[in-house]
Amino acid sequence: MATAGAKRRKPGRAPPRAVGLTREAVIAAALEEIDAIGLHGFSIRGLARRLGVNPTVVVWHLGNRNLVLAEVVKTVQRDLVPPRPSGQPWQERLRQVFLRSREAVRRHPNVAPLIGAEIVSNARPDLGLVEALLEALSEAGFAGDALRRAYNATQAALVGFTTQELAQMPGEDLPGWREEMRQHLDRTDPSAHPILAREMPHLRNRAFILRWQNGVEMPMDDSFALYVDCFIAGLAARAPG
Amino acid sequence: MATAGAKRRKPGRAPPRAVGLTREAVIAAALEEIDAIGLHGFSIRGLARRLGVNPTVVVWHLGNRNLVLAEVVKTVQRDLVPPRPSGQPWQERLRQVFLRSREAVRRHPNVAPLIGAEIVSNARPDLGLVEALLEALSEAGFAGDALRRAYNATQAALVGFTTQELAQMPGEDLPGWREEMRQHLDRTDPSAHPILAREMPHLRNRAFILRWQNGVEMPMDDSFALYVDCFIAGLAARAPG
DNA sequence: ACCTGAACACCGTTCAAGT
DNA sequence: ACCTGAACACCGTTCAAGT
Repeated sequence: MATAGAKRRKPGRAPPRAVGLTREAVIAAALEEIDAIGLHGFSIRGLARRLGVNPTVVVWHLGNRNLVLAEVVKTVQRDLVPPRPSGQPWQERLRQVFLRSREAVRRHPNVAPLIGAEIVSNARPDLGLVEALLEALSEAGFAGDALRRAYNATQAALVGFTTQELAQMPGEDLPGWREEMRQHLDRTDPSAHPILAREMPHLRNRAFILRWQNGVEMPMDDSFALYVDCFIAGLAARAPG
Repeated sequence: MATAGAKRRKPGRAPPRAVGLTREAVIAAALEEIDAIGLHGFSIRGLARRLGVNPTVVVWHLGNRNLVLAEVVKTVQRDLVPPRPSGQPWQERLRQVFLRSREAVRRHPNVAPLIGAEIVSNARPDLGLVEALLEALSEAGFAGDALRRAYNATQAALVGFTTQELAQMPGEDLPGWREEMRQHLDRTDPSAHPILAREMPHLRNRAFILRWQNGVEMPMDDSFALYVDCFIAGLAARAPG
């Protein structure tokens, strides 16, 4: 009972269409998918549906799921490469890197956990940012082991705030979770937590641990500015130069 | 063909044993499982195997996978509650909180990503740490919106370093990934990245982005110390008090 | 209250086969 | 080189049924 006009072949086997998919196109689609539905729901099969191909095609082009994510991270981080030195003092150059990094991640907030909490399977990290940090810190007078410490502290600070600001929301029953969180905060016991109870009007949904929206809906710009200022000022006070 | 001595019942249905499992026992086992195999491999079914029960039992006790993880995070964070004020200046008290937080997370490094990059579905966060931070920062002279900014900056700094230090390694082909990373670093182009190339002996596997082991195997104590000092000094310089 | 077991709708990945 | 499709060994969660 073959369909009229159909060539003879094993039943149910469609002819491969020349989709013309490239590695780059798969990566771009993966980033779109993650932007749209988040990291929790991301799957190779879902990505394949978006692309209109068989799931195995994604594996063929990228290898496996982790490697897809690694390429997505690389794409997001490409935006982050700092400008060449501009005659400004190192503190100001460093501050620019902090601001630009946050902006780059904010463009793809769902990727934030991969950048902040995973050594993603990326064997060829972009070293441009590393060099830029080392340059600024060298100018500040750090060298040798002190340069290593300063670099590590800076790198941690660079990623830390934004990772938390854009922390992933619970995947399910978001409205219920939010309502529970709101009620829990409103029931703060002033005898157990006097300062918190007093300051709650300033803090409700605008402070870590005390919020029910993340930085996508409630950005924390002014806190980030203080964070950057504190860190760079502390670094400057410890710089040999 | 029922086994001799077996009571008559539907074939293959074993009698429920009185396992006597409690919610707390399930949570404790979940933490053990994550300590042992990491977050990537953690599953309700695997946890059930460890407990010797049907997977549905875990769901019955905890609700779902996310709620299991939320309870695990709560357990780890319980270790983190700071000591009561001790007459020391606020800078020193804050420093103690930083050190204690890192130690608490280091005891369960595989949980780090949940703490640093997810607003875990926890409707009843422990507010003891929040109050301790607010107390120290109030003593420093911060109030109102300035207190909020200082609290957010501190909270971000508190979690940022350790989350990255303990970032999850790639789940598969670890040896291959490590070898590739080593080779990539050794091939650093001195004309493109002169400072990095020169400083590589100090940085290899001891600096973010340039390492193939995480903080479990290669702790970054001295960098963390600088990070904490910088942040608190910067904060002190901006404190109204 | 606490447990088993079957079932459902998903996964990632491998393998053989097509063009 | 690039694609389809079947198959395998997993998932989380729901539902009915036992004691």
